[in-house]
Amino acid sequence: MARRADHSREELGRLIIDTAEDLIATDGIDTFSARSLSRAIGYAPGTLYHHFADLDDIVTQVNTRTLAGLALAFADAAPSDDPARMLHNYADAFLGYIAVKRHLWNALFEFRRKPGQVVPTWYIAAIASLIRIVGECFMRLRPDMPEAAAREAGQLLFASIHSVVSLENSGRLGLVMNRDIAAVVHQLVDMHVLAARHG
Amino acid sequence: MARRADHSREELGRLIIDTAEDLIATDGIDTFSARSLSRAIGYAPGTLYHHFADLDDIVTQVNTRTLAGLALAFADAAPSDDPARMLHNYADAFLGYIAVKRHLWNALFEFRRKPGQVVPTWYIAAIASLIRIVGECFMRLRPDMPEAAAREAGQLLFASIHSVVSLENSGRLGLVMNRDIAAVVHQLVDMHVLAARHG
DNA sequence: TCCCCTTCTGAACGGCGTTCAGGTAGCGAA
DNA sequence: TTCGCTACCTGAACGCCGTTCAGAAGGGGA
Repeated sequence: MARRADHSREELGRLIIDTAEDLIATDGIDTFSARSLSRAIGYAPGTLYHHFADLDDIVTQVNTRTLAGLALAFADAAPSDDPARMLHNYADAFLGYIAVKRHLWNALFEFRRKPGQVVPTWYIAAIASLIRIVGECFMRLRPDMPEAAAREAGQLLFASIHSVVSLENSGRLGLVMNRDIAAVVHQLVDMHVLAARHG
Repeated sequence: MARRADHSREELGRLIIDTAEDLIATDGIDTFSARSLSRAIGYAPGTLYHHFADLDDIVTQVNTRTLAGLALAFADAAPSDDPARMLHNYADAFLGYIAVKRHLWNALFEFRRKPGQVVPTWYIAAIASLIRIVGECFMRLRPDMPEAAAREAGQLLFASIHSVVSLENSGRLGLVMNRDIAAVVHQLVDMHVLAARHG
């Protein structure tokens, strides 16, 4: 076979990412492969490489959507005038999002880039904008605090929560503790709020 | 070829683990494979499977040593009567250990077990004993605190630090913040101490 | 109608973890 | 010393993986 009329170039590109997202969301990143993806879209494996540089490229596109989705979840978080309360609301938004998109969230951080591969800058920017939202809560919490310190507090809380959730998602939190992940996350929020108030 | 006189059964078993540890420590877990290991010891790939169930088994043996080494590093940590100070000393011991054994430490948590594989109980026990040491600092910090709460505080600190260090080791802490890992770890210790004091 | 260019195929390459039939070296017995 | 026997080791093979690329063929413009 050769050129097909099934899909336009753009359609096929979108189909590839859509299907990749589906496969990862359903079965996780471990069983995801170029062959399984090409089988799912009904094209030969080689076709993928006419539309994307490599599998890494495809997973990165999927990850972009996952990040964008989390930004939406943050935007939809229950509003509150109390910055501490707001941090808990963001935590809930985060927990809710990864509960639904567990495998996609794992793909974001577990997928191994081949060494030397650089992370796209907009990728970092997307994460940074999430962290900025968290940092703003600390600024409201302690208006006297230098902006840089508030930003760092946001980063630290984000990193702490993300890390613990990663541990949980990969089934390894049980190696360290036997507790509900939501309780742990909210305890971390309380702790970081307390530290900001007394810092 | 067939049975060789090069090594006794025990020697060969030890040679396999020794060499595996060497390879992982030097090049990391990503390039580690049954074929690279068998090449390094000068035996055929199949030989590995006469001594260990599978690669997972071999990596688990290496991980055991890594955990035991960390326990030794903890035992060698600078002593202090001040439990908060002591937590910082443990943090330094931890940071020092993983600085030297970065790849081995990564192997501990990044190696993917095939699904359904259970973690050996002594493996969990080794981690638990490390956490107990941390928990004891919290008991000294707040003798009035229920023992369970102190234990949980130890778990939470351990999980937080471990997680952030994992992020750093996999080169992804930079996605979240641009700070020295040691500074972050000590800040986390301070924060958990503060929370324990005010909790 | 014809031809060219774009697109797609699928075999092939070198890797992976793992299995297992076959062969041989070492050892105990005669 | 010689002869099995057995424990051990080999290496080809299986079915995966990501990726490449020569070749085939459909779509669109002339």
